[in-house]
Amino acid sequence: MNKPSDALITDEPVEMGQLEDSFGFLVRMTQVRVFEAFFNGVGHFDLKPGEYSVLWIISLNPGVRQGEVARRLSIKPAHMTKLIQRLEARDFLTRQIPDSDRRSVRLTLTAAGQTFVDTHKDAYFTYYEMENCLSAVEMAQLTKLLQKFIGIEKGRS
Amino acid sequence: MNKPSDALITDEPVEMGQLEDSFGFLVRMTQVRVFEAFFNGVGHFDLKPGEYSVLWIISLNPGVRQGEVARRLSIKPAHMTKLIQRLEARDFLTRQIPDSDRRSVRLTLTAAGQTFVDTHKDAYFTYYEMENCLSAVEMAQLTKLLQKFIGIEKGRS
DNA sequence: CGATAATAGTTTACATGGAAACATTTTCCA
DNA sequence: TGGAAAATGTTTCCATGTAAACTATTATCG
Repeated sequence: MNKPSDALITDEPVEMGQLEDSFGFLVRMTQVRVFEAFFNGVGHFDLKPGEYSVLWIISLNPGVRQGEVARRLSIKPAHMTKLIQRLEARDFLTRQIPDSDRRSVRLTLTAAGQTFVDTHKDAYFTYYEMENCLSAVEMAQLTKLLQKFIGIEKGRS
Repeated sequence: MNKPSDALITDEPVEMGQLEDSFGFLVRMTQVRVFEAFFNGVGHFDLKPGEYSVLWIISLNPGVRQGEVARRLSIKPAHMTKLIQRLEARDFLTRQIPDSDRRSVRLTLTAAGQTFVDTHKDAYFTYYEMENCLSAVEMAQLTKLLQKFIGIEKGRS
């Protein structure tokens, strides 16, 4: 039915120059690949990785402040508001305004939310274990370097 | 004027669990950091990295087809159209429809476009050389691993 | 040849995400 | 105290980017 070789082989090679050494470019391309892998894997679930990660954080930190979640995930407050509204509309979490500080919002998973987190844990944590050009050792190296780059220190060997 | 320590220190630590080992999460966080570094560096220029990379590719491949540029940069066709329209409106490039295939669009830089590429080359290629937690050797390792991940093979040792 | 399929790019209609301004509440001091 | 400043979310508006449908052109092959 399809002849991908014909479609993918480019008659006109494109010179990229030192763009191929640009860290910013490489990170963006990596992001694209990971995103594609997601849609080929758990994409049929209706929560995107960012939304799942919010549920994940709340699951580990019941009653956490909304702003704290946003800060740790580098999600902007304005975006976080909409995201939380969606998750609340799906009955995955509840918002509670504590008397101790009535500006803030504290988040807790509903039973349905916790069930979703538990049920799809493997899917959301392994979709990036796609076929790629790296060995398991190299992936571990890469993961460790990225952790260090963004300032996560993992003491383990 | 500012007391960043007060603002940044979090009274409520947030547990991330194995999210810190998730490759997808790490890539996204890295992307955010690189983006921040861009805005603290060349952000005052009015072309974003993606737009500059388009000019860069055209500079290295005069007369390249628009779709080829899009494919190599993983930019979707619909987005590419708007992007090219903006760059054309700024008089950075010209679109030409060849008689050999009047469906396609071939792109060439104007003198102003070439000047922009030349003038800001260092800025756009080094903004990610920001202060981070990695040594030069580690950055080189990371770069090489990312290249391999996305399928760029650089033969050099 | 000529109908059908494939290709290239554009348009439209929408989803995503962010900046700035805002409302509310709390903190900080003078 | 009480008024200014800061903190927390939300709202509004806008920029970015995508999918699907569409136009125009070229290729396919019966």
